[in-house]
Amino acid sequence: MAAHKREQFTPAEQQIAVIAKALGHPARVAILRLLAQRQSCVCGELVLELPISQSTVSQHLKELKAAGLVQGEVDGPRVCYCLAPAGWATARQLLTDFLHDVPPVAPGCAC
Amino acid sequence: MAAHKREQFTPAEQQIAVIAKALGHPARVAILRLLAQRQSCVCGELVLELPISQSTVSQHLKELKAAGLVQGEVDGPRVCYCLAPAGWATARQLLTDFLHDVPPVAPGCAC
DNA sequence: TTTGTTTATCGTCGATTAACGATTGTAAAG
DNA sequence: CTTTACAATCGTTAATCGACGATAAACAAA
Repeated sequence: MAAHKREQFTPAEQQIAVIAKALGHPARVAILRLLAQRQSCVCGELVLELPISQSTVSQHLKELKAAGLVQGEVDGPRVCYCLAPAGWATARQLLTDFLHDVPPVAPGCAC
Repeated sequence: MAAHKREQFTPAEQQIAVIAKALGHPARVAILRLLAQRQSCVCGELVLELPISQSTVSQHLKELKAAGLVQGEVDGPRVCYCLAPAGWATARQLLTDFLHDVPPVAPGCAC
């Protein structure tokens, strides 16, 4: 028992949660920034820029790919990663909408 | 060993990761939306709106509070929660900046 | 075909998360 | 001073995460 209850929330809530979870580790935030800076990146280059091992980088890339934020193309023995245009656009939109739904609060709340 | 290496990333990356992690569960996304809709909310009301138990809601609120996104004020036997003005503003800014740093990509990437 | 380079996957381990019911704590009301 | 609400914490369980080294897989080059 005590299984997860994610299914019982709205699709939007779930999607945002999936995206946010993908951003929920500094390494993945860093990877996305690197990919944006360079437009694309071979996995090995990322490993050089990050303070974690090759296998761990690969894991994080896998998670980002699973969330649809990143895609990889095989290029000979290496793999070239870049932001997934559609997935990242969707993610941006969902986050933007959420920030719109939950606007800044005037100091001093109602309670 | 094999401890977490979060410390080895930049402060900005870590902060974004903390915020994103707090948003990384649909229940917490839902809670923030509810708080924004109603400006404030007693814990019990949230429990009624959400498909999870009281103790679980309390746990999620604790995490949101730990991330600085929410604050609770004791009001008699109940507790009134609302968005934490400063913390939520900071979070919004960090996310906005990040979205600015990682802009949408034109379809068809470099690789 | 063998070698070297690069990336993915496997297996493992400890830590953390998500969930619940049960219990405790706190404060108003009687 | 009890009782009654309400919320937080405790204790537990299963699942997931984060990390690593080791191994496998893919492919270019020799």
